[in-house]
Amino acid sequence: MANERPGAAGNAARQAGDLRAAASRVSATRAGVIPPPPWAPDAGPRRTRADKPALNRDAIVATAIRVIDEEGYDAVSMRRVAQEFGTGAASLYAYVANKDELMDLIVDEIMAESAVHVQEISGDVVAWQEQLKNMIRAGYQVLVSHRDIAKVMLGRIPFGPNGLRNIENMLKLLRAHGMPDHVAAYAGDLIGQYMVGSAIEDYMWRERYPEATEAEVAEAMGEVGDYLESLPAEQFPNLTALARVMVGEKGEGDESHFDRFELGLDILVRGLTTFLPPEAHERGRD
Amino acid sequence: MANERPGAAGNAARQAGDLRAAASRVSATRAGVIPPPPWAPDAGPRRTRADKPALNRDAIVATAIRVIDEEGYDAVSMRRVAQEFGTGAASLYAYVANKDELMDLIVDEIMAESAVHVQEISGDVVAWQEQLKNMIRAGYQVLVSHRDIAKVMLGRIPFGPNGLRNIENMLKLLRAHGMPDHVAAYAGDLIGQYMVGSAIEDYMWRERYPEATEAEVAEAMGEVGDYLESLPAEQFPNLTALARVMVGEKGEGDESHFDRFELGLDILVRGLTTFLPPEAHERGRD
DNA sequence: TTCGCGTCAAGAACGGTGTTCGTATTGCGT
DNA sequence: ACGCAATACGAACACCGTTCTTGACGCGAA
Repeated sequence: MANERPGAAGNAARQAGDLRAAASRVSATRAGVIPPPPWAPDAGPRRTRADKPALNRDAIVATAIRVIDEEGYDAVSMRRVAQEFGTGAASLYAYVANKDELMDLIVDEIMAESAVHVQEISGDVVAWQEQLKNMIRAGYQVLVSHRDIAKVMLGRIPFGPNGLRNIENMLKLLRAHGMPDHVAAYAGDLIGQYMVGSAIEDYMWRERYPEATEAEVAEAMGEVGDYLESLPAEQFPNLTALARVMVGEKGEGDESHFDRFELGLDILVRGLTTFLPPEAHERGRD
Repeated sequence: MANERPGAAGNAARQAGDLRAAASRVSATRAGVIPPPPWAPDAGPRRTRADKPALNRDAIVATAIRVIDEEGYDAVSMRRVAQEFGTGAASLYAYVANKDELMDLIVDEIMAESAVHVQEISGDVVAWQEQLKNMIRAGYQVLVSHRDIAKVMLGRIPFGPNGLRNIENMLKLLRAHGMPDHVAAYAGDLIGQYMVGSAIEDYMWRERYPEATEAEVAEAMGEVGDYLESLPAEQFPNLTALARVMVGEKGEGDESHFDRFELGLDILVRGLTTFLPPEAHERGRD
């Protein structure tokens, strides 16, 4: 009765952008060498005994992600996930301390999926910028490929094993051209905030019409633009003037919400670049 | 039985930063001239008949905000708000379509509270940057003064009357030095994302120890720093090297989480500045 | 082989949530 | 003073996360 569609996992994930293809699928949730964090003190009653139950941590996490892919974040409940196994919610609590821990596990699985192998870092600042952008793009693509899974990451620092690896890679790249320590340390947070925020905002437009084509999403944004344009111009001169631009209609192209992400990315990376020491800029000029 | 602590409203709000004092309290939720948006089509069954019930829209919104101030976002439920009036949840639905609309109203009330009167814009780019920063600081201060009220704003564009005024002011300031339209139009979103994200992150550290002094919050962050520092250095060379910096310990000062906000603000504003036309920079040099 | 024990599955229940329905009560115009 | 319409709201519905407690099961010891 349970598990009616067997091989549908990772379906939505496959239709992500090309950048995802470049993301190496680093050994999800395998990193026994990293010690567990000291907070959340007693580490919970998780039973590592794995005889051969159909239920286990990884399967539960994978199923939860599949539910998000198919029905969205709000549909994920302990009951809904358990139902996918043909059982009740109580059975999950043998493998997962509570829903919050399940969310942490989901985050780390997503971090595994969006891991990017950071190759040799070139000396050119422009190439460095592009490499940084590609890393952020990859994470963003993974998020939007899993519907509104970004909501899971809200207010959650990805300190799982895979998250730590991603942070390490990000720091390595950021520090490559002499970025000051305090800037590099905070930039990771800022970038994460931007990825999650953008993914959620993207989904917001998309959910207005639940099964919308790209054109219908654009129509929804256009409707908002109409409203903004209709506001009293003497009270809102700038808002009415920029109404069409605000909803992403740039005049020619129409896949606007992606451009929005790219623009924010550019603002962010340019801002970060201003913190590089002057030598870095000159070195790229040789 | 209900309403046990009578005059505790606006308590947390009063201990906000100095910037809040400069924020003018623009006539909350009064803007009949702005037409209602065309989406959310039927506009709901709100009864405008206001004979003299103790219950009304504004009172419900104010009470909901007070509950957030006192017990946090998670405590806000229709029942909890109604209980503050000594009645049941059903009574609220005469004035508010549903919880989502209540949240929209809360957002607009917050937008009223964080409205900044944008004075004459000076010609100096540096002054322009500072003015922009002050505007963002004001909004941020309002958010953190209301506990985790930022969670209400997640995935919610502030298109209420007060929100629109704030956006208009922000656009006016952004465009003052010739910022390209598409950058100005998107910058508002980006800035809002940053304010909300930062406020939530700030509260995340604060809630680890619910009634924490500033020093105890720093201790919690230090604990995380200890963990990051203890990771295997050969696997995480950058993460271990920057562990102490990542949790905000810069070496001298200790009110670090505020510096984190300021740093992100600087990155953002510097990035935006790079989009100004070259004349703007030269003009400031006279 | 049979008994007993320990482990895991899971039904039922507890206290919470947003929302709706239908009834009770109120205030006002006539 | 009466009747009516508009408001107030208790009760109920279908969910939620979590816990308690019972049931089923496999397996080693007697």
